[in-house]
Amino acid sequence: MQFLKRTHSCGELRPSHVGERVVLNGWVHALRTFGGVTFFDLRDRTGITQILVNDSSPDTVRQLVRQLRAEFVLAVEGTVRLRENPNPRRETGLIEVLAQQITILAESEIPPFEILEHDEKPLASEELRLRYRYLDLRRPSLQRKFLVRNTLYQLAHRYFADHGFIEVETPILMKSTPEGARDFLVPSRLHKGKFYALPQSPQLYKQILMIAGFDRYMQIAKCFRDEDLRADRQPEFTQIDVEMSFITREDIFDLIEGFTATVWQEVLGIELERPFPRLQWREALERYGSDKPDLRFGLELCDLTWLGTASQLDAFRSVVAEYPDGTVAGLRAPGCASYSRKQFDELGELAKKHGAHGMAWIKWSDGGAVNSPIAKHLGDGVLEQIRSSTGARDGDAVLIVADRWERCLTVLGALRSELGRRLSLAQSDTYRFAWIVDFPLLEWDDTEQRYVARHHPFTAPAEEDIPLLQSDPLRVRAQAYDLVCNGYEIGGGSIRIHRPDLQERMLKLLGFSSEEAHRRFGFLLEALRYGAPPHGGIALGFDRWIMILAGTDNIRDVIAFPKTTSGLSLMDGAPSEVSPDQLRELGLIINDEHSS
RNA sequence: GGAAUCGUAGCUCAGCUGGUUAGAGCGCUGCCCUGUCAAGGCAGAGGUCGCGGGUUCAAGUCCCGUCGGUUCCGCCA
Repeated sequence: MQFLKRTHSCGELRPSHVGERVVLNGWVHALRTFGGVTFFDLRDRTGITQILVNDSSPDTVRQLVRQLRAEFVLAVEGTVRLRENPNPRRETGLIEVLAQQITILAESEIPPFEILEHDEKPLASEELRLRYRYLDLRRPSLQRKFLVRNTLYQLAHRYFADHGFIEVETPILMKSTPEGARDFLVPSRLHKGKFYALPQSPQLYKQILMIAGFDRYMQIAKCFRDEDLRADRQPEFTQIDVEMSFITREDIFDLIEGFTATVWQEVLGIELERPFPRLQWREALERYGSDKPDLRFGLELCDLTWLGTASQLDAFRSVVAEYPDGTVAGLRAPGCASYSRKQFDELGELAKKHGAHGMAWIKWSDGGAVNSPIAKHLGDGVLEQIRSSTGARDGDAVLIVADRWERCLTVLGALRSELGRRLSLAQSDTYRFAWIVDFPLLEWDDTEQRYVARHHPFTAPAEEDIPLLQSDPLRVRAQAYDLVCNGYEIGGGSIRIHRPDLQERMLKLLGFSSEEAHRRFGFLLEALRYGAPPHGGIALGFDRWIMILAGTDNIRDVIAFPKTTSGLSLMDGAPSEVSPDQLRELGLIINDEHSS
């Protein structure tokens, strides 16, 4: 198709272009007609320029402009001039283009929802916007997020290349090694009854690349996990995958802090303080009730386990008496003495949702009077002690939870996050990073009746804790670390096991028989026997980085074609049924009891 | 696997303890209008109240089921 090609984009014309003859290509954004004069806005990804049609425009143009509708694609030729009434809200607001010629390159049906310049009205439902994703993606606010995404791609390639990293692609079709998340499976046509798996992460391949001597590997890798979705979780997602040889944890921290600082400087113009603070996992839980704490506000938890003996309240006494790790802890809720019974009930419901049996509360009104459903079981002295321990003042409330150690703290952590939201304690343009270190290597799985790796089975135990692998496995710390920012886990990694004997021992501890371990991870165990360098790495959650950098709490805003929370792609209809022929070729039969 | 919540015009929503012909703003269509930029004025069109079943003299409204959106718990090495 022959058409008038643009000389400029829709975002670049300024008063310095006045008098120039220009051609713009773009979409009709909005039309305003006044009989004799018509304005319309032409939009492309760089911006919006106002086009003017008046009585000095040719008759053909004045006829044609009557047919224009929203989202038509045009070529407009005209002369740049200063506006009589500038629009300070727009970068091109000082100028307009007086149309001399307009060509309709494509018409558009009336769109099912408006494409808004500043999201100035309530957006159409996300369901509708996902169905017409190509229209939603025309919104400038969404396009900006993808520009941030593009910047992060470029910075990642450049930074890691500058630091001697080699990019290697690892397979998308790999062997299924489920240990943790469910695999997405792909049936093999050439080997009926056998399946490839999509990678949950390139973990094993990048370790093998270290054994192969690549030394420093990096990949912007697509990963897949067949688990339920969340506001910040999609079944396919992207991570910056990094692995290094002959290094310690400190080398990785230094490298990643440097990368983070570069990104924050380039994208947001913010200088980050380094080094990032470090929090032991245990400390993070005890102070913030979370292994990914939002450090933009304080509101630290307070241990009140002494209430297990000092109070008459059975809920406290029994937890401490029954469990060796029974814990009572409290959280000051500043200014919440004004909360009603109903508001405390809501917080109590939240606590229950996170597995607590209940939540107690005490409030001190401005005169200092105590109000609490449990006051009569505590006595004045105990109340005063709670108040001084938690630092509650007149006008504050204190929330108290009693349970086993981790449960107690994570419930209070959820309450802390909720208070942070309700009281607007976290500033949106502030970024607080930390490394969470010294995770436990293992945890006990009650349903499977065995130890499972908290990180993954290839994570090295802390050297000094190796003797505990026999005697007290749950106390073994892992050489694992997470990078957290503003309540999100945005990276995680570890120093890996590079000795085959230790790796075999680890798998045995996790309950794998020798045969089972070799059937599943044999290729890694074998490779480890041929000279594996000490190595470790990290994976950065690319999509979550964009969320934080672009200021959204919805991961679908930063993925071009995302799935709904039930895993559907509303635009193209995936997943879909396939033809009987396709199934036959693969040797698959659908069991109708489980379909539909 | 579980919980909460939503589904009414093209869009965003209102619609009370079940009761006449289901409303508003925006958008859309037509007309008017020479400086708007969320333009303005006048007129008009537009509804299987997600779908299926039930209760009732009567259901957008109550009940059951189902599909879909969102959020959360479990899950996410």
